[in-house]
Parts: sequence; structure tokens; C-alpha cells
Amino acid sequence: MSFAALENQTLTQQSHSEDDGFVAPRAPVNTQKLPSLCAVPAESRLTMGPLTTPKKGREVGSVDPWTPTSNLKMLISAASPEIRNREKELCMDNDGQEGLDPIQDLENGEESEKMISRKEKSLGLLCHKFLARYPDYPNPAVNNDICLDDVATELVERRRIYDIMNVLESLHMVSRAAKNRYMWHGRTKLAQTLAILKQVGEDHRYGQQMQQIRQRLLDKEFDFDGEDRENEVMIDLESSELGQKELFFVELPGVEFKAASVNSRKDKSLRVMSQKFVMLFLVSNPRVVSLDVAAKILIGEDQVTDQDKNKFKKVRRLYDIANVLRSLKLIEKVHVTEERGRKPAFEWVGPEEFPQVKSEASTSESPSKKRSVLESRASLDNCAKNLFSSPENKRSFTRHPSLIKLAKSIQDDRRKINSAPSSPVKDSSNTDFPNKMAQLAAICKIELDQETADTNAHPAPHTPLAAPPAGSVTYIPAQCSPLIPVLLPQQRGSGPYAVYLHPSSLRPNPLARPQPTSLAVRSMTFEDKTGQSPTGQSAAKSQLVSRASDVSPLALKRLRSDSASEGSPSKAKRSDPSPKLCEILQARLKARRSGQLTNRPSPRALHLDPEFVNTPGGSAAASQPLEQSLEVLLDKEDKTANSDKEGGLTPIRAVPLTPGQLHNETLVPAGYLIPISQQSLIGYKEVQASGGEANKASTPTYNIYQTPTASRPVPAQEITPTNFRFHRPAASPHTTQQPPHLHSPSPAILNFTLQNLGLISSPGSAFVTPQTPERSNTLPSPLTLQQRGMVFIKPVSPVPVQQTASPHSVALISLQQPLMTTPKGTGLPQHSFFHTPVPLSPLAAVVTTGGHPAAKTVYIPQRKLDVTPEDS
DNA sequence: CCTTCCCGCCACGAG
DNA sequence: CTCGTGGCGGGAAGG
Repeated sequence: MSFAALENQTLTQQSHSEDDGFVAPRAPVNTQKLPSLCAVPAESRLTMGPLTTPKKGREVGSVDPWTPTSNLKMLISAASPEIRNREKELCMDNDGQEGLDPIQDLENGEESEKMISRKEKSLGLLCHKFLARYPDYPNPAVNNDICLDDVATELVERRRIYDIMNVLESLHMVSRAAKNRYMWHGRTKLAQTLAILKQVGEDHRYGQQMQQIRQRLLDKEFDFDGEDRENEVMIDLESSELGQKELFFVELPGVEFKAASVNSRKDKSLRVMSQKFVMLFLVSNPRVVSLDVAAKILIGEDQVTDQDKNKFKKVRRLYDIANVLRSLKLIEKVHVTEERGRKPAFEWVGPEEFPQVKSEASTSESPSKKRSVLESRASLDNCAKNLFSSPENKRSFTRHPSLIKLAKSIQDDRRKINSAPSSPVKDSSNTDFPNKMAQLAAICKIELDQETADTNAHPAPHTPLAAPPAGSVTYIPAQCSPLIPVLLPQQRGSGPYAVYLHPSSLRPNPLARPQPTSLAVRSMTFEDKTGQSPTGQSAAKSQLVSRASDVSPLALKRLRSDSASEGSPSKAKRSDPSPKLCEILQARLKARRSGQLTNRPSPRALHLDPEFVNTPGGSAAASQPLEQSLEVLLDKEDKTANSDKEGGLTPIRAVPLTPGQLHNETLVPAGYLIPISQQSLIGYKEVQASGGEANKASTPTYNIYQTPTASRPVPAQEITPTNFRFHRPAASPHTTQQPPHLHSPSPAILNFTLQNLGLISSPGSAFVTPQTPERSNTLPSPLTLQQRGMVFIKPVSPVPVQQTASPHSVALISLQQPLMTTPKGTGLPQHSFFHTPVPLSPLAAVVTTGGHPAAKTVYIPQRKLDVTPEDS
């Protein structure tokens, strides 16, 4: 088709508009326009259809330029709209191919013009063009580097490209490599990503939230009084509930974040929102999500008072995301008719089940490793990172700013360490990068998993490291929260680091359960703070209440902010009540680090962003809980949090129930990076090599649980689904060390543990054969305690961290530890921070208390819930 | 009018 | 300071 000629715009005609403006600053490009279209590469599939169409080309003038590539097109920005429009029309009309059209256009322009304009420029179309350039399943071997500048040239409007990239990144179809560069992964990781997102969504109980929201909407309709506060309140609550918000950004194993720079910070919004949005589809049964429901959940938080406004606001972003997803053919626009009328909605048309996938990611890596098993696991790992506070929320977070800073600092550290790719990916590492990095990463991941597993399994050993804090940390990861460890590869530096993140996500679960538990308490608290409290209003459904709790924090924040500053704001707001806290936290971290570092060889455990975690988390903390666990979790979290933050505070909790069980939690909200010693790594590798499992073993084992999946032995990797979930940070023993087990045996154990997390069905078997990868695959049983038992391995680390002593040791630290370690003095409870600064403490305290007990019990997990199916 | 959502200002942070 | 990013919302096009 067309190549169209692009138009050149030039055309005079065009006139208008935009051009002028258009400006673009950036883009210089533009100016010319290009034709759209273009050919698509073959590869791409696609697409074209739509695209193709295109526009016409115009000739016009012929000029054109387009020259260069013909293909691609470019668009122009500049082009005049009209023209385009026309073209568009034409296109539409004919569609496609036809060249004619263009001509027509040319011609005169006719009047027509139509619309193209707007539509032509739509994000969806742009996304199509972009997708057309790359194959769905790129050959990993090749370099799939994407240079934004090139893309910008073609597609025009630079700003739009970021939107697209952000969404694609959320699906792991691309990953940022460095400054203007992204790596194209196409759909190779899509299945895995979706599986993970589904899991996360389930963990957050998005399905339930959606139901609630729907319900509410109905209710509202009835009454509304205006907005009264009540309504508003309700909304808040709702939103809050929904929102728990806080999700984090879910990462895949292979992908992790590469560019350090970016990573951190802001990741919020679009990326996270996009993942959340996708989760909604994956958890709802009829895979249809109406726009308003999605808006509430995704945006939810904010809103506070003004719902209307808020609504507006972010909804725009939802459209952006939806357009990109539509281009990906994952969703379609539909309408649902409800009582009230029809509402716009989207239906999921993407893959329903993903077979588990293992990781393709590994593929790349594989070379080195391979073991599929391992890899698979790795994939499982997926981690979640937190996003930080959410973007959206800025409001909510008022306080965050400070936190953010902390995070940044941390990040910086991280970066330094890693060096990663920032812009320069190039560096030397590049080359190697792939291979090695990948490997390392894989390894790390594995390790992490193990660790997590361990942690889960047993008590948190790690404490060792510093753990000073009391033990509090432990936590059960289980579903609840999992932190997810992520490994970063880093080439450079010392070695790989593992990062954990804590997903705040957890919270949601709790919601689901109405239990009063701590959550409830919390919520209440929050409410108070806010002042709103009363939810009473409306009927408040009980549910609400519960939700509220979740929400509450957010709400509170909002409220505060509003009051404080005004609402508006956005950003500004920061009023954080307690910046101090932040400071404190930072201090702790630092302290922690130093302390830790000292011990370890490679020191560094960093948090990623605590903030996010915290922030949201504060409230969030609770989140995850699963059902049962919820409470417990909550407690734990709180505890952990406290401990973390404070430094110890609550050691109490530390005690975990069983050793195995508790994990440490990581309270820390953030992720940490952990460096692993290379040696250890190596060892792992070796191990792996030997038997895949071994590796695992070596690593510390961590347990992971996986959720549900585990339950069954599903073959394969359960990975997917569950994955990340838990990983606890536990301690990692060092692999090496792990005294107990020898490598061999133990490893096996570990492995399976890890792998499955649940594994277990027969643990024995697992042990037994280390080699079999399959097992790993299969395994999935629930982890269970048993594993824990196994765990002991982990104990290793424990305590005393030994630090460094052993070189090998891995460093994994559990997150908590770090946190813990640091003792900060401050002691504020995190929650408080986050959530509300307000005075919750008391309450909080209470909560915790209660929770604890419970918590202990729990353990793991639970989560079977989801399981179900598995996926697979 | 309401919905969809493009455009691009502007902030923020890394060089 | 410049430049890459990307939050965010005005306000226009589409229906």
C-alpha cells in the first residue's frame, strides 16, 4: 500500500494549523510529513489493516519526501490536519489501498477532510504504526533495540511515543534499555506477563472490588444527593477500597528494570495504571470492564472530594491506555447495557489462558542456563516492583515527596552499583550484557526465589544480617505480600543484586474479606483522620468498611491534602505531615546499609523506593492478606513496617511463629537490592549446572510460595501465575553455605521448594531428584509448611548474618533485615506515615497487636485462592 | 450535551 | 542549561 506519498505537507494547504504550532519542539521531524503508512514491514503482521489505510498519500506535491524509508511513515505532524483528514477520509472510504485516495486528496482538498484529523492522530493508530515495525515474536538473537529517535521520526509526536512505550512496557513488550533506547520483546513475554498480572489482580481482589463498585454505583444512582459529602465520602471510600491502590509495577524476571534511571522514579502512572487495567480484565469473568468501574479502581484514590473532577482527570489516561491495548488487540470497545443505560466498556479479546509460559525470557538467557526448569522458575519470580506512589495520586501522597527523595537516594545508590544501563547501555557491558547479564539475572532470580522460599519457609533467617530489629520482620509472605525479589543483573559492579520489592498490593485482599481484623481497624482509623470517617453514610456497606480500611489511607491522604493544601493539587501538596518521617526513614536506611554493608562484602541492599511502598502502603500494608492471612498479614505488616521503619520496633513480632513461617517481611517496603556475591553466584551457577536444582539449592532457598498454583502440581510452571508473589526475602543464606544441605541434596530441595513453592507434594521426591527439572515444573504444590521445613536451610543465614563471613553468602538479605537493621530510631510506624499521618498511631498500635497473633498462624498461605486454575 | 482524547505546556531529573 | 521523560488538563472533535 501505500506508501503514499506522503504528503508532504507541504502543502500548503494545510495550512493550518498545526503546523505552526506544531511545533514541535522536539521534533523536528516533523515537519514533513510523511506519509503514513507505509509499508509495513512485513513482519508485522498486521496490521495494517487499519493502518494501512492510510492515508493517503498524498501526493501532493509531491514532494515528498518521504523518502527515506519509505516505509514508515511518518507522519507528520505537521501535516496539516486537514489534509490528513481528508486522507483519512479517503482512506476510510476506500480504504486502503487505494491509492487513489490520495490523489483525491490531493486534489483538492476537498473539503472533505473530515476527520481524519483527529483520528489519524489517535494514539491507537500511532501505536499500530509502531507495532508494525516490529515482529510479534522477535528473534532474541537479534538485537531488538528500539531507538526512540527513530521512532519519533516516523511516528511523530514524541510525547505520544512515550505513552505508547509506557503501556507496552507495562506488558513487557518492551523494556527500557537506556536513554533513548528500548528493547523490543514483542509478545514473547506477553503470556507470562498476563499470567502474572492475573495473579496480582487476584491477589488484590480486584474482582471483588469491581463488584463492589458496581454495586455502589447502583446505589448511588439512587440516592445521590448531590454530592454531599456523603456521597463524596462514599466515593472516597469506594475509591479507596478499590484502590487499594497501590500496586506496584509488576516485573518479569527477565526483564527487570534495566535502566536504572528511569526505573525508579516515576514509574507511576501510566505504566502502573495500564497493568492494573489489564488485571481488571483478567480477573473478571465476563471479561468486560466498563469504563467507569475501571476508572474507579484505577483512579480511585484520589478523588476525594470531587469526584467529578477527579474522574475526569484520569480518565483521559484510561483512554490512552485503552487505545494502545486496542491496537494490541487485547481489548475491544463494547457497550454494556445496564439499567441505567449503556455504558462504554471494553472487552478482553486477548488470550485467555496462558499456558504457562515459562519464560521465554529465559530464552535469551538460556543459553547459559537453561535449565528450563530453572528458568521457568525464574520467570516465576517475576517480581513486582512498586511503583511508587502512584502517580496519580500525587495528591494522595502528599507526603511522599520526602519519601521520594529517599527513594531516590536509594536508587542512586543502586545505580551506582549497577550502573546499568543508563543511557549508555552501551558500555562495555553491553555486549556481554546480554549473555551474562541475562544469566546473572537469571541466577539471581533463582536465588531470589530460593530465598524467598526460604524465607517463607522458615522463619526468617535472615535476620541475621542485621536484623537487629527484632525480628519482627517476619512476615509471611505468602500471598500476602510478597515481596518480590528481583535481581538485577548488574554487570558491573559487584555483582548482581537482588531487589525486592514489596508490593503493596497486597492489601486488597484483605478487603475482600470482611473480616474485621486489623484492617478494619485501620480503616477506621484512617477515616477518623480524615475526618470523614463516617462513612456512615451511606450505607456503607459493610464492605465498604472494610474497604474503607484499605482505602482509607488514601482517602486520608487525600483529605488531608485537600484540607491542607487544597485540593488541588497536585503536586504540591506535599504537605506532608511528616516529612520527618521520611527523613528518618532515610536515616535508617542509611544506617542500615552501612551496617549491613559492613558485613557483607558487597554490600548494598538498597531499597528501592520505599516510598511507594510506604506510602501507599502504609495503608497498604495490609494489603495483601489473604484471606485468612489477611489479618495476620496485616499484623505482620504493621509490625514489620514498624519495625522496619522504626527500626526495630516491634521486635516483637519478630518472632515468628514458626520460623519457617514467618518471613520476614519485608517490611520494607521497598525493594531492596541485594548484592549477591558473585561467588555465590557462581556457585549457584555451578550448581545449576549440575543439576538445575542444585542451584537453587545453593541459593538460599527461599521459599516462595506461590500461590495457588502451587497447589497443584501443575505442571509447569506455575509460575506464572503466581509467581511472584511471595518471595520473601528472607534470608538468604548463602548458598553456599547452607550447610545443611549439601549442595546436592539440599539444592534439590531448595529447588523444588522454590520452584514450586508449593511444591511439594512430595517433597521427597523432589528432593530426590534433583535433576529433574520436571519436578520443578510439576511441583507445584503448595508450599506449605513442609517446605518450610525444608527450609531450614535457610536458617542459615540467619541470624547472625554472618555476614559476610562467608563470602558466599549470599547476600540476600531479606528485605526486612535491612530494614530492620537499621534501627532507626525513629520509630514511627510506617503506617502512620503513610497513611496518614495523622494520629493513627494509637489505633495502629492496637491493630497490630491484635494482628500479630493471628498472623502468626497463618502462614502462608493461603492463597490458594486463585489458584484455581491455574492456569494452566 | 456528553464522550473521547489530542495537543502540548510544563515540571522534573539526568547529563 | 539542555534534553529526555512524562504528568496533566484544556479544550476541541466526534457523536
